[in-house]
Amino acid sequence: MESGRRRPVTIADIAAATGVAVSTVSRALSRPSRVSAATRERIQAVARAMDYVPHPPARALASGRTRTVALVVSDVTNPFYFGMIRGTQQQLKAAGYAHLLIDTEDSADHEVEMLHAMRRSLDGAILGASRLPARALVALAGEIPLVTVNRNVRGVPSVVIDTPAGIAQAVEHLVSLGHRDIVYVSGPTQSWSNQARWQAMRVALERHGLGAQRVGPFPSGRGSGTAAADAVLNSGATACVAFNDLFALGMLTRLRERGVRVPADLSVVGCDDIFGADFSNPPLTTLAAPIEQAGRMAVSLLVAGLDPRAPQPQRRAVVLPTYLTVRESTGPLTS
Amino acid sequence: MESGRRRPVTIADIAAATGVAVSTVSRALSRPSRVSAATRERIQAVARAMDYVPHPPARALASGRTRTVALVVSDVTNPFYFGMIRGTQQQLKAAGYAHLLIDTEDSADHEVEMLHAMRRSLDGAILGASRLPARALVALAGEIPLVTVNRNVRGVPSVVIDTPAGIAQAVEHLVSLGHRDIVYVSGPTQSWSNQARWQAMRVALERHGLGAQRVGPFPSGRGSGTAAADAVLNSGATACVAFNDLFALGMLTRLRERGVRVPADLSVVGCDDIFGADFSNPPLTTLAAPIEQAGRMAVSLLVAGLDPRAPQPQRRAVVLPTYLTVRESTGPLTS
DNA sequence: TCCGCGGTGACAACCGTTTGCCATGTGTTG
DNA sequence: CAACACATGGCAAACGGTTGTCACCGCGGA
Repeated sequence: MESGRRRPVTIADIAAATGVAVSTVSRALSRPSRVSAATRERIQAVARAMDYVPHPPARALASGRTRTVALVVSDVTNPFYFGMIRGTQQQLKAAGYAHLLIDTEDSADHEVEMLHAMRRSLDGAILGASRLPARALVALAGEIPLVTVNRNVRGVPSVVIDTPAGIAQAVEHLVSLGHRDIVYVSGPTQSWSNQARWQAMRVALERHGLGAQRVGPFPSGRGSGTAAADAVLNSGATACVAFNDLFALGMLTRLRERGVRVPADLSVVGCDDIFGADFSNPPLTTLAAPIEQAGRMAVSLLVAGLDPRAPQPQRRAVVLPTYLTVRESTGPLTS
Repeated sequence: MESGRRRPVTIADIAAATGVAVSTVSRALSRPSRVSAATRERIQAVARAMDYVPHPPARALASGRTRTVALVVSDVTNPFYFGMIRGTQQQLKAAGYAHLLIDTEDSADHEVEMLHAMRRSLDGAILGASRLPARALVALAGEIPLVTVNRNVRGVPSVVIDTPAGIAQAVEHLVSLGHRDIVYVSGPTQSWSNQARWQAMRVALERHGLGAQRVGPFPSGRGSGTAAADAVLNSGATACVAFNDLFALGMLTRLRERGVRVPADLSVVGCDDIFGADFSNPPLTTLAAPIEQAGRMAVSLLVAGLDPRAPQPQRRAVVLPTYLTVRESTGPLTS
């Protein structure tokens, strides 16, 4: 209790107590090989006894490294990011980095501004689904080490989840169930994933001699499901692939309200396999994405690039596969 | 492009360019009232022109304040925290603080260790559902400003969601549907909320002359739902209140597997109203908790206490109400 | 005219670490 | 045994700001 407001112990205190120079203490603590085993032990013992805790800002000021990495997301609320938060958190902790969370509220301007302002206090950042135009992204990468997730721009290391490949499987699945009118429910236009998925959808349908239709774009968020469901219904399609599970889940709710049976009247496929996709009503057929793994990979890529004394030429773009997970929101047409 | 690796501009550069002392620049930027309007404008203009970005670590070293607050959760994966992450994120951003995320992996030891280690780089921390014993919590609060959520310990400011009051409503609801055998599905023993909820359950049932039963404890996580469902079934109860929605959702899945109809054979009530509770099958009756608001309040409490020139004696313990949200997982017994 | 005063800005001392450079001591080699 | 390489530890200069203290300025009042 009486330890209330005592001045925290510094390496100078340890130096005094041990009878060595502060520089030696510093080295004993942060570059142990640079000091003899005996002194090192002694210093570390004293440090422990005095309950020494390093002062990160001072360390950062002197060394230029903050041991902090930011995860930048467009909306913390989106369950898609939950997996990424978890994955990055795990890996960063393991690598001894602190995990800063930045929410850009879906604004590209926020994204650059915040990152620009914080760049001095970060060793790097992971951009989850960046909304930035390519050139801005490259420019930013010049200011601070970056790894993007689900966004591929030349010159910026990235981890992308290969949902497009999965889309082909989904289309295959729907076609084999007898569907011919399949529509894509489009997400925000600036979203790179959205573009990629729509593109994949087009070529997949084409391969079956089918035309590609789409409805939207809709703003991200489950709320969009209502409008999306209505639009799909109006389109006359018998099946749809939604930009993401949030849309799909929202649609399910709306369809139930309107008395539309899923999958008897309409099949729905989502993307990402977020939390909830497995216990919705009906459980959602979706493209399972290894989001958590993507987060971990992104961190690995980033910290690998951060260490100056490391073999640089790593692979700079990782692609993770997706698998179609068939549940109960897809089925043959029965009308 | 060619701005690649140029030395970042410092206040010294600005001072040189403006012809004033660095101290004046510092003041013009961080304590604008301390300098005349004319010089201030001039300095700020130059700073803008030179694209000056303050260096947070240096600032922190000199001032002792880091403008960073940590949110400490026991498991980032738990959807309960999503709301808190969002709430704290919003409010912290608004207050100009950075948001650090710490996952303790359900370990009280991790909790103290990490916080102890990081205390020098934090201005304060928000403890989401701390697992710490009361004395450890108080000790920690002596090291670093703390606000707890869903954990009330004398001397530590807190925000608690009054789920216990809601529990009474839930019991009322179940009793009025004709249930007499109501069981509580217990969460982790160290969880303060769990204790509080079970306690509330006991008094509520007693008021109706009913005995309180419980099953568990179960480790947190949706997976526990399986064992929990089986245990409840074996208990012979016709209704249950689960420690949280994650349990309840897990139970729903298991009950469906076993062919138990909800609510016809068993009524289920959850707590917290997390993401997914509204679209599960059936949608979950639950105690809606204003989690996001709790996060915001916690931040407000914390930053209010951080400002040295502020009216200190704020209210130090906030209680937020819950409301029973009746959906389709509860109903009269029909057998 | 002189004094005191509020407002403004400069000086310089930190804040706690890291790190380049150098002096010393020890062991190895020819 | 000389010469040299290397391991070890010390000195002191950064790193980029903040802030207490003080000197100076021009002003109004006595």
